[in-house]
Amino acid sequence: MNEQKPTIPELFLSPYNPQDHEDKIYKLWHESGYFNPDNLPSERTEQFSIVMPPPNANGSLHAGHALFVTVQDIMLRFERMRGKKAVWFPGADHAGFETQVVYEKKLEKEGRSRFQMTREELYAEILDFTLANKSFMEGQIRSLGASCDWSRELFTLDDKVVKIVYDTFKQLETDGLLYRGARSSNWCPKHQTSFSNLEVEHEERTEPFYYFKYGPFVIGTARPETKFGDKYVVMHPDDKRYKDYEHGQKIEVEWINGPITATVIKDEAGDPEMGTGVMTITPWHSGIDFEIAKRHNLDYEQVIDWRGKLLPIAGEFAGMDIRDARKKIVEKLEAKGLVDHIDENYHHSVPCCYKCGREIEPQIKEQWFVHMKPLAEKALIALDAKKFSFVTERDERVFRHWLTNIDDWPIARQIAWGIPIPAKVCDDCGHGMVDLENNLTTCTKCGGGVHQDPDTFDTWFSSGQWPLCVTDFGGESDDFKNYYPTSVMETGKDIIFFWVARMIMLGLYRTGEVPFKKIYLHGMVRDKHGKKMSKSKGNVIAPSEIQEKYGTDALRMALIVNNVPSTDMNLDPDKVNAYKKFANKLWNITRFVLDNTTDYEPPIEHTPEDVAFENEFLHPMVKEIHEHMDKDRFDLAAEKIYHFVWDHFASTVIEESKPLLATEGAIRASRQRMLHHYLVTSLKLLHPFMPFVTETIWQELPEKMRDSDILMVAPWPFNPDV
RNA sequence: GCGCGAUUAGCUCAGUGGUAGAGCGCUUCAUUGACAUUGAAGAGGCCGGAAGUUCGAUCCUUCCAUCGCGCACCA
Repeated sequence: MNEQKPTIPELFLSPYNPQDHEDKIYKLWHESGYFNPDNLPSERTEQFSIVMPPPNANGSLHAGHALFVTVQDIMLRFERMRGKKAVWFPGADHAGFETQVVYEKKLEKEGRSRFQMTREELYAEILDFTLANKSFMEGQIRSLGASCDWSRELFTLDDKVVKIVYDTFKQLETDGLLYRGARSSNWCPKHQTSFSNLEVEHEERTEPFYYFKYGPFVIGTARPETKFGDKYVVMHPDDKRYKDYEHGQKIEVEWINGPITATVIKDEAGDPEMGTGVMTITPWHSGIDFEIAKRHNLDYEQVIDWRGKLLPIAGEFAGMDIRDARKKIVEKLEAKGLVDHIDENYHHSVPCCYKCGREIEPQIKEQWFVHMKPLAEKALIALDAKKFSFVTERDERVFRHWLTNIDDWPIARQIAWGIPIPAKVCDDCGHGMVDLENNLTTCTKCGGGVHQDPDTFDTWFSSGQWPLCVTDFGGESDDFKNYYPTSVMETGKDIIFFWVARMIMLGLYRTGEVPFKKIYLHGMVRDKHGKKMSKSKGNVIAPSEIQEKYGTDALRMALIVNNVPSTDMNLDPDKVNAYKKFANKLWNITRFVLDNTTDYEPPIEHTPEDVAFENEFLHPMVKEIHEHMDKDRFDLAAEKIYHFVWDHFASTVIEESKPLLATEGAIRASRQRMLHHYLVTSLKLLHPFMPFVTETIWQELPEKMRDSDILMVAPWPFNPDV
């Protein structure tokens, strides 16, 4: 018969298979209640809080999501193990314009269009779509191991959010920081909405530049299709070539559709170096022209409609799409002998919609703006006073530059999917009035009738107040008191202006405090050759597929090692595979340790040799790893741990232990204790990075080895204060 | 136009004022051994170019080249 000898858990006899354990382990964590800081031991007093950037609930998670979940989860798990009262606030974003675009594409595939629906119908459909995606997406976040507190989850359309956003809107009006005015706005003829400057991309193009005869002048333009209404000719007051012309002088000009009377305007915006130094202006379709027109109180008229078609002012060209019109107009001018010459190699940048690439058409539009200068100045003062800081100083410079040159922010979007703007607009004078109670019936300025503003907020206006919302600012819980300002804001550097800057300014505005103390920005995840992932290139790496093939821990390690803060990184499946092997290595280390310590009974004294060994190698390595963690260099910490486990623990400690374990007595027992110590230390150090495999192993360890039932809340193996 | 970053092994990228590192790939060998999701050994780099600071530079300074990115209402 077989001898009855203690044995190791059977699961270590086969390789580590992530699929068998991940769901169960997440459930264990979740049911432990420790995601919620209220359930952590009450002696924990120091707080650590992070607001999760709420993912857009309009699709599945991409590699960038996996990266931020990983980085933030590492921070949370590290701080939680260090003994802090750690909380991570999860959420989901309705993502106004982004989601509406996704939904419109879906409609298009079904042969439908948003323009055939009422706003209410569209809103209701997108809401269903978004909520379905939201729960799908939350499942994916869980699968990545996110140790966030789901009991505190918030959606950007929840009442709590809307209330805070509306209060801010009202307060901005009260403080004179909000205005409604006619200004040049970035209009996308396809999406039928205006944008802030941030949503406009500038595309470098080489196009013809046309010189037309305009009375006695030659004017240059890249956009002949806008020129129908041009009746002002502008030049610099000091341009000697035109000293014989006086400001206000009328001249007769034969133009596209016949003779017109033009007026000479002397304005410093006229650049003598540019072209002939003379230009005509189209205030309705050019921001700079609009400024000139305002300075001189000039007339202006819309030439291109909201869909990008020419209006009746264009005469025979009326109704023509501007993309077709340019060539035809030049042909006509040519026929009339009004083309002076054409420069075919004009290099310039053209504003385009960041989403569809269609040329942005500047249009004069009445809308809401937030006066940003005062808000930006306060943010800069807070930065100077070190109320918050960037992990990478390069981002701080970029941030400063943008805030210093900030424009007013158009916060309205002409789309259905979003938080409605609680305001009335006067039918007569166009005056805008914030109306939270929804009871204004007459204009507060002229007494005229009013109508509801049909627009919705720029999604960044509400998400700019997100830290206030998740911490329940003005609410009944203690979260705001306990967790605001939060410890760290971790997000992509691509939204430093869209989101980070706005959160700082609006958080500071509402509460007097910047919503986070530290800003850690990560770069973009690219494919293994450094190319941007895109559906059209077919190089998109879906986290869920990688997780299935290599395990979540392996994906997390691959996303972290060599990933320098604020720098783009490449994701190579081969690299993920390397960390899959690593998880298995750890698995087999455990098998070896358990196999060789079944008879080990602590407590036992280390031999002097083993004490010396740990002092020489183990302790300095742990310290070094800790210091990388403490400085937010998780990339370096992860790599160190990898080598600690593989090269030091496995290749050195275990190999050298083999002969010692073959002996009897104190030497063997001391080595057994050392193996336990190394294994426990490795699991703890590695847990923030590879939470699933480490917790799976932890749960199988004999009680005598563990100082906590759950590794997630086990004490971190290094304390700098001791 | 203004600003920023990069240039290190075949590929993708870390890193350091003092004989150069990782992953993958490659070569050779080993293997009833905790682990073939393995082990051992190895090949492979004037650390973009030029000048400077220094006892010493891949690292600091300046210039140049190439690539990439951000910001920007120039007709």
